[in-house]
Amino acid sequence: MQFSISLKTPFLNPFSSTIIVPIFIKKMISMASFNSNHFSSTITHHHLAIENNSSSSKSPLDSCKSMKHLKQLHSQMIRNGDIHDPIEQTRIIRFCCNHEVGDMDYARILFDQIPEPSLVIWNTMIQGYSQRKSPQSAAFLYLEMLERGFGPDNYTFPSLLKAFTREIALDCGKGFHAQIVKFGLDSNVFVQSALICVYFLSGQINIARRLFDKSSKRDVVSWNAMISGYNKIHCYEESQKLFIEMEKEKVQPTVVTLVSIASACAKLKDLQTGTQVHQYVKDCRIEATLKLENALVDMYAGCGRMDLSLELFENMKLRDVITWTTMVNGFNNTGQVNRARAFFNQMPERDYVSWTAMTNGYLKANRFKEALEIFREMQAANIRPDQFTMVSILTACAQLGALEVGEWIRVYIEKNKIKKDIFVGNALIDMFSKCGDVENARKIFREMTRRDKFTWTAIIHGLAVNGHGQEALDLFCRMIGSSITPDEVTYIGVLSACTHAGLVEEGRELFVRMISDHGIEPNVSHYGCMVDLLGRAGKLREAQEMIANMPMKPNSIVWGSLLGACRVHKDVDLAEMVARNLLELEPENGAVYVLLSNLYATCNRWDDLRKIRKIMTDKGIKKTPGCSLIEMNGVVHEFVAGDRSHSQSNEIYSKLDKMSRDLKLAGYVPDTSNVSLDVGEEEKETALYQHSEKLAIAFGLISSGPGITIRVVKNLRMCVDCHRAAKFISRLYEREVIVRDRLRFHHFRHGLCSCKDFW
DNA sequence: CTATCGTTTT
Repeated sequence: MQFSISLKTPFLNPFSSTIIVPIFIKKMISMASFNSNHFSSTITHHHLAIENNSSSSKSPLDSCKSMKHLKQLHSQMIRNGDIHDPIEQTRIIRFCCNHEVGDMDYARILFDQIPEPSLVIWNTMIQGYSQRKSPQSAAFLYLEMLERGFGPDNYTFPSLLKAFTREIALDCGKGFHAQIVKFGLDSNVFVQSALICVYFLSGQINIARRLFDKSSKRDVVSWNAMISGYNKIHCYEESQKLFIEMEKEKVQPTVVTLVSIASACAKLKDLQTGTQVHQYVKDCRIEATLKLENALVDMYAGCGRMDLSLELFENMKLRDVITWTTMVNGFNNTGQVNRARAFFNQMPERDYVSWTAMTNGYLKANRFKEALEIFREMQAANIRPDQFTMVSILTACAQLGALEVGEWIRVYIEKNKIKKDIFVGNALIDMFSKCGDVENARKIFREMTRRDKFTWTAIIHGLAVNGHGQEALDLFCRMIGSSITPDEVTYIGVLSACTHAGLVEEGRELFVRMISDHGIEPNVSHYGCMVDLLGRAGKLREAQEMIANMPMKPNSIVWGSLLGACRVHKDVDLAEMVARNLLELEPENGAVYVLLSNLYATCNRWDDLRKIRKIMTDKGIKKTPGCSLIEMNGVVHEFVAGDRSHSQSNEIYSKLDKMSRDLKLAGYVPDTSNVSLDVGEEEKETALYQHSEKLAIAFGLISSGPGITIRVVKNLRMCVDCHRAAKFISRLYEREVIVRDRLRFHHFRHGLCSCKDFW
């Protein structure tokens, strides 16, 4: 045999490249043939008989709990000669292959000492490798088995196929299928179900479906494999359809069916079917296992019925970490983070899924600092995170602009060999973009081997808001060129690239092509982008027309865009009209009053300004307090205007004083137009220089060495005066200052801003 | 052989 040499080589790091090895296997599978004469069905029966006998007699191995103990028993067997007994051989290998603490390397040593292993032993070895997620080892052993003249049986393939990864399934699925047909094992339902799973894994749903449809003896396991397959690819409606069909064909569901269906109900928020499943259990038509109860708890939680979920939870006799995590998730998804945390704290044990779930709860509640805190606690508890955890933490970093922590996480992923899947890559791009680190966002993007819609959308949007509109559009062209279909979110990034770069004509064209080329009906956000695009470019009339011709009711974001444009282009009359519309929609929206009063101030319409201030006081309308974040040495510091709560407050304020003097000497004149009227000129200045972003920048200046970039995240839009001051700071102190505001980035360098004072 | 919890873009 041509591949005997490699087969003898101790093989196979399961973590080795999943690309090279499967191709190797693929070739071998296509070359492999079963051409031995010394295999016969009598051997199979003989060995099956041995297996049956062995299960009925007692063995000291039955109570064996560790490899150490096993080795003792093994040496005993060698001493008294039992080691030559095929029954004992099978038992000892089975321990190594099937037991939790079993050691496959030891199994392999024993196996290599058996001159004529039985088919049962071959199957056991294959199963052992499969259970330990070493599909390559399992496949190679299968090939070795063929080579040595053994044919597979109904037990061989189910365990072999079970270990497949997506890549292997894609590369070798058909090859193994061919083998199965060749050995005449394709009519076995066990083998068929395993094949169905392989095709689902490799995304070849149609083949799986055909296999299922034309199969003559479908049993409930094939149905279950189909249903769980559709669940895995998130086609829950299809799962439900199959369930209904299954009932029609009078196939009795098993507990596995119900678990899958309950899970589908959770995702579909199908309380009706979910309740039926629960009723089926209550009627004792099926035994309620822990997994089934967990699925039902999740089903109620998914349907938003935490009351019912909790009731079931409390009545459960046994709960595991999944039960608890499901409850934590349930509370998180119904906006009850604190309650989720209380459950989380009560958990008897927490695994990395539980920690990630809690992190996501804080993310959902916009409590990003607490999300980061969870990761620190997780580290302290010595729980190893996985790629899901990394994505959550990176999301928190992105929201907080915490570049240091984000970068630390990137290194952590490398060092700890955490799987860098497409989600992680996308989250890294987003994190770097949202921290204003375009260079690193580009780098991650370049280095990704697979890119999906989210990857492209993330980089396009990241470049757009950081002031690289043209580059974003170039990438959009490349995206189309590589046959990735953009969605409505991608187009938001694309249109905002046009807006931030002032590319009006390109924007108009893309808006049309969105519909004609990709069949995406623009939603209210796209109209918002267009209004923004036209408005910022000073085409206020066209922006108005755009709103008038919208097929849906404009929302506050659309009106807000136009109002913002009125401010930039000082069109008070239009602004008043817009503000009226806006306040009709959201009478309590403080931002509208602020925008309008700023506009009145800019245009010296003091009477109107007083009026609107009075309305605000009378109605008790508060504006959202401005808040700025800055990360220093991995800690996120938060400032609001006039904040004195920071431990280094004194230093910060003396730095501000010095900054104010330096800046004035350099020619900076404060822009007090946006400050309340009722205070004197000097107080106005004080109010200005206590703005949260100035506090954050001052803190950044005193806390970092020369030349270090200062990065600030602000929850609102940057005010005109802070923008002016930041330009001076960047020149005077030779510091790059990057401020992310609500809508875009301002990269201040050498006295200029990337937004070209247009925002 | 088939099954339950956590991940990304406006």
